[in-house]
Amino acid sequence: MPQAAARPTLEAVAARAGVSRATVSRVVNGEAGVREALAAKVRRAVKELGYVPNRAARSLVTRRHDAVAVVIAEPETRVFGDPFFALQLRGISKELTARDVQLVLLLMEGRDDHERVGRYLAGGHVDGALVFSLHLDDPLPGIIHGAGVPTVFGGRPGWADGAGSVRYVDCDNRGGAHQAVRHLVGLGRRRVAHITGPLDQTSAVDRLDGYRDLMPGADPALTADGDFTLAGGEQAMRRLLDRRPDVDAVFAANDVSASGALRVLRAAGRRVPQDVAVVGFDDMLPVAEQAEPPLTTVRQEIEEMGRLMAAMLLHGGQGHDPAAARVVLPTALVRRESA
Amino acid sequence: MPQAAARPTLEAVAARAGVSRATVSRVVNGEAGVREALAAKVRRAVKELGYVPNRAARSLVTRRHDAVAVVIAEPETRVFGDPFFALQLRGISKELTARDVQLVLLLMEGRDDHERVGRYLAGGHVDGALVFSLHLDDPLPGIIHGAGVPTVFGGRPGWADGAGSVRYVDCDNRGGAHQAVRHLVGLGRRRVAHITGPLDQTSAVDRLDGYRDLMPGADPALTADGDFTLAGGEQAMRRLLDRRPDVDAVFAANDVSASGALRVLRAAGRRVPQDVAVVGFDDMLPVAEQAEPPLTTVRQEIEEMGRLMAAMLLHGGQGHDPAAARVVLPTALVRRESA
DNA sequence: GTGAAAGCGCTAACAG
DNA sequence: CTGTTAGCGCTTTCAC
Repeated sequence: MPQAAARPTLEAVAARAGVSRATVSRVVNGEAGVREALAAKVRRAVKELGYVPNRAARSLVTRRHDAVAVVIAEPETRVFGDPFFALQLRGISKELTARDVQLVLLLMEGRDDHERVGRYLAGGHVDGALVFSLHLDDPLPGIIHGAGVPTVFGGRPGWADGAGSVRYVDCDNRGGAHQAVRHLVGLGRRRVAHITGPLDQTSAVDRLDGYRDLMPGADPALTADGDFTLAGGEQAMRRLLDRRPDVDAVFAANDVSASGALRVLRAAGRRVPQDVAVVGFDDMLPVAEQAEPPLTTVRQEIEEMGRLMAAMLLHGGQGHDPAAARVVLPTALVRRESA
Repeated sequence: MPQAAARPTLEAVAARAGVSRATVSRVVNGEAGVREALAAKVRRAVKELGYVPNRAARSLVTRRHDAVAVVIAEPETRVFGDPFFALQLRGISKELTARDVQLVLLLMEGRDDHERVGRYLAGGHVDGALVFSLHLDDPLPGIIHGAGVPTVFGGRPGWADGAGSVRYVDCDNRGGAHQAVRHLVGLGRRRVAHITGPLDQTSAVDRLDGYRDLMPGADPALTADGDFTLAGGEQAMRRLLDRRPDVDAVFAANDVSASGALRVLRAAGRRVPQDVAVVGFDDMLPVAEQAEPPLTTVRQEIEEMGRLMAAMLLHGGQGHDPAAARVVLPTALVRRESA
């Protein structure tokens, strides 16, 4: 691979400005306590020479990297199914950019990748890691913990139920489910079904719990397993229609599976919302707005969650066992036409 | 931000193995010419200490970073609309991972970001850049060129028509369009319409050109502008039906806009493919397979394109003006039910 | 073959 | 306030 061209060093700037390297360093790093006259000279020299600090040299001495890893488990259905991660990445990117921190993307596909990612994180190449909603049996958290890398999770990890020092950002999945079901019930619906997400993820479990909170005596046949995908939503809806043809409302665990449900309902000749009201979750615009009919859904601030994750990582505790911190963002019902 | 914990150095490994730092370095970097006995000792010490080389220190002397930037223009409609970039990222990630090179993700949103990204690339923090399909007036190529960073583009840049040293990976957009239109004509369709992509991108222009190649005398009213989005596809289809109610086939510039067309056709009571045959482009699985009916489309190997981009960057020429190289991958028609 | 020594470019005490 | 001085951990001649 090509080498970088020779570039001006601190030394060169110092020579040009007629000051010492230390002074240049101070100016470049915005430290106070340099006489304005000198600082101006330095800034001019920097500009004239097109000086850019060498990150490697800086890291070597500061032992920081101004880089964080974003770890995404690729098998994650959502990565290719809806823009969820793209949005979260945008939030993360904004925050990191604002602080001049690099985003190192680590995509995982299989078990071998866990080891590789673990090694990378343990290698001390980044200052921290942002890790997305793992499934319950994922070995990564253990590896990360062992590596001692400051980490913030996206979505509550399954093992974080008790106390502990886990940091994560999540939305109020359970409360959001309440909003959805309450809305449907408020519409006069009595046979409210639920299409779940993959139940090895806490977000799906929490939404299911929220549904059950408000429908305590509901027929179990009104709950059908989905997996956050369109196909999963379709299958679940078919099962639902099969088992309870009298269903008059559906709360789907995300917008994509709600879209699947809409399709099956349409094919079955049920009118939405007249015959069956449907509520989704996420407010994934390209999905919810383009659904037929447009989806009433529970909005979560995905981009904001990403931004918060990054902010928490950069701002938060130092060392191996940072103070625990959880942020749970509120959700909001967005009414469109499906319910 | 937290600092990395103290970690074993080359020096420590050398001491443990009873050799010099130079020898350890040679073993770690796989250089030949170290007696096997010593090498074994070193490897053991490395393992026992859990030694991982310090990239910053290495970069400082080698002037390489083992990192490449992936630049994605965020306003790019596709980023959130379909999994196009996610797929390409996966291909890139696979290749980079295999070579132990980091993926630094740079998301751009506005004009200010151009400057920031340009500065970053010019800063010599990465060994190269992978840049995605820019629009015609994008200032980034100029900035990149000025920065002298080895770069491979995803999708032919608009200004690369002539000769030059531009490197890019693309699919045969024009040939793919031929496949699509030829198929429709082969089905006996005579009033074949085209829904374009955004015409400030070469992929969209090339597909339009391909359409025109095979429909030289086509009524201009059979061509409607789209923008690769679902909404754009819907609007275009409505215009088409309005202007030419007798249309009997549609070639849409991508699967997402084809889905939009399908929706409008369905709403208009046209049967697909009996009344109107529809062909898309991309073979974006979650879109094409889930369309109603499933889309016949022109497949391009998106993930492979990503992999190739990375391979080309890592393998290719060195220095500011690497040998020009373009790779254009073939496309293939995938028949489903829409045509 | 292997080791000794010289930096890569920068920051961080410590003097002055 | 500013300059001097030591390294950070690694690769890379150059001797041995």
